Amino acid sequence: MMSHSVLKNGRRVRNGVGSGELTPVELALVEFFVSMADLAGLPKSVGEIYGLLFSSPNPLAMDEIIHRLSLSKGSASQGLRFLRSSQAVRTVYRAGDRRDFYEPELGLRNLAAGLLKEKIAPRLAEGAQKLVQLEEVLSKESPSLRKVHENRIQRIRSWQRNGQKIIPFALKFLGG
Amino acid sequence: MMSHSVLKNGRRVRNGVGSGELTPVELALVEFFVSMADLAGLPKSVGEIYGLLFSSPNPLAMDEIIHRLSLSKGSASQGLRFLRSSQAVRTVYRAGDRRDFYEPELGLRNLAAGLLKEKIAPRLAEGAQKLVQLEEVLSKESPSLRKVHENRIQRIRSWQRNGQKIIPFALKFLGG
DNA sequence: CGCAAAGTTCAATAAATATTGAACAAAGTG
DNA sequence: CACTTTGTTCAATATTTATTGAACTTTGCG
Repeated sequence: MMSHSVLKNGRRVRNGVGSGELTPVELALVEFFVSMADLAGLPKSVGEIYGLLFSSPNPLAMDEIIHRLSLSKGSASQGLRFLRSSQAVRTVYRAGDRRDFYEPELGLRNLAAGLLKEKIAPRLAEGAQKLVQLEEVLSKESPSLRKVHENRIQRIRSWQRNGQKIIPFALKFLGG
Repeated sequence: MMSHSVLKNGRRVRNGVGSGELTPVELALVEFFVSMADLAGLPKSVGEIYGLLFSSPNPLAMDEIIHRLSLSKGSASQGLRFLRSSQAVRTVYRAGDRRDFYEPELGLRNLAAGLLKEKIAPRLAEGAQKLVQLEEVLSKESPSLRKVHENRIQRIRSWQRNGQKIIPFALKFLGG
């Protein structure tokens, strides 16, 4: 199953799904998504994988991703798992091939909703939990201090409410 | 200039602006903001500092923050610099005291806008830059591949536009 | 079944990031 | 001005986080 190689511009290049080097366009797209991944606090490898899939006209299998990006099996497996679970990537089946093929989700809405669920929601829940613990110890404070703290905690609650309100609206905005 | 100390519940505690240990409420608030800082990809120390200021009824000076949180001067200075520059914290002047005192910004709007400007905007600019580089190399591709890529880059552009549209709306939502 | 290809897991390691603290600069104060 | 307090900077170090790769599981095929 080895794709035959061809000389082009004095450089060795494989036809079809290529060899361990990225074309300039692929490289630029990978870099773009790496910097976005970084912004979102995701590992570089996740950005690389998504970027490669995004630049590919056809779905890619894990071993192809590993080869083109020089990633380890472990990183590729974990990165793809994350991308799948946050709906940034879809698997595609190919007749007569046991491997899973991957293609990127192009709708910003699904992508954003996936990240929200996968990365953000759990942390917010954790934060809310901390606030509950807080209420419990509040009663042991002096009345004047307690008043200040109740006020400020009220403030946090209001932040949470506003945040909640924005989410569905933002998702609708990103629709289509 | 040393605050006199007092024995209370068998534990040594200072009056006024206290000693190196956090009360349960302070601790819970600090933890809350640490987990939020973590969510936003900010250093723990930044969350700690904001959390302490948030729990304090009166503005605190840097040396007090250092003492209560057992932070180094360096971390405190850098953390406060960041919080100041993203408008999460304000300095307050106190007659007859050369130190700067800090108090937290309680309006979510300023806070969010500050983070946006400080952390997010620069990265987005970097991403946009990468896209420009991309356009330059696009012309060297085969027509069919170029068509695919132009399409997908168009997609990114649309993401960017939708993202832009949301920002002012979200800020208005967080108002007041 | 037995084998091979595909994919996962996780302890060890590498890479990235935050924190420290000592040296420095700035700004009052007497 | 000499001295002290306040705050900054940044190279060294500690901590956290991502990546690797070898051992393992799963799946499909003859």
